[in-house]
Amino acid sequence: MSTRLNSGKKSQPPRSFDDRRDAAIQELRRGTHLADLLRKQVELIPEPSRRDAAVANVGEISMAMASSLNILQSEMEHPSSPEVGAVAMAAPAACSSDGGTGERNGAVAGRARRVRHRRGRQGAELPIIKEILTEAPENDRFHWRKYGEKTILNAQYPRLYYKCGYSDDHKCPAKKYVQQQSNSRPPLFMVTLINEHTCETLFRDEPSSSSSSASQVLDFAKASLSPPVMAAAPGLKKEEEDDRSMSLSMHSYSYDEYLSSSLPTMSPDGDQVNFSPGPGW
DNA sequence: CGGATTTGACCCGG
DNA sequence: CCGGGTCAAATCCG
Repeated sequence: MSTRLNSGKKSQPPRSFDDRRDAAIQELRRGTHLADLLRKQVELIPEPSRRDAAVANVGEISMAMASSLNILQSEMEHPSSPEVGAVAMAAPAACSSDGGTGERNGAVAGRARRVRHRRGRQGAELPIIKEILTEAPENDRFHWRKYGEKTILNAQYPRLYYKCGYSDDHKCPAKKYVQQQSNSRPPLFMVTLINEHTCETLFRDEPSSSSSSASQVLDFAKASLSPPVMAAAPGLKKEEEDDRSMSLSMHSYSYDEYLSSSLPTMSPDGDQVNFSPGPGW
């Protein structure tokens, strides 16, 4: 397969660090995509043993690319923030109630202007707690409520915004952003936790020997999201579709960290994965 | 019927 | 002006 960028525009290599990093990210994205295509091809191999081995290798490649992407991207977001453990105390000032109007459903039109400024701005401390790459973004024992979703420039999957389910009751400022990184077989998600939970909802099951109390099993079921938004790579064409004759024949991945309970459901003919934090608790 | 999700508008910093 | 983050009415789904 020809792997050319044939982007006939600029021929000179990028110079600044940022340009180079962006270029590297683009290449990694391309590689991720290609790896996925390769995976699909490889899965057509008839002999089970050969196929499985090949699929495993492709999976490794995808993982490596996702990790590299993660590193580069997180470095880009905070180039020089050594520590993220600092819990910046940001007074959640302003919970003003604004007269939102809002309309929906296409029929109605003409939304009244919302009241101006809300969002306070107290500079300094950035309250990012941590970023992790995981396959199971929903399994963290907290009750999250989704409040938004945005397509991110140059990202093929939208970013999902969640806040603590008790943020209203207890003023808990915890939030988290979840973004799928790749459509590799075990899809990887970049989870960014922001602010510490101040609510008393953390039920960590202590590492006692026998697990008597099963962890709260979250339920997932549902799949309805917009298809991945291919917005990036100039050299990439919207090439879609994956085959619909594979997958769902595997289900056991060994991920030790991040308590595991169940994997996000995968839609049969899309690489978009959806998950939902369990209700109640 | 009520809580969670959806989704486009709004806000704001760069 | 653009892009990322948030709001909230409408909708969904138990």
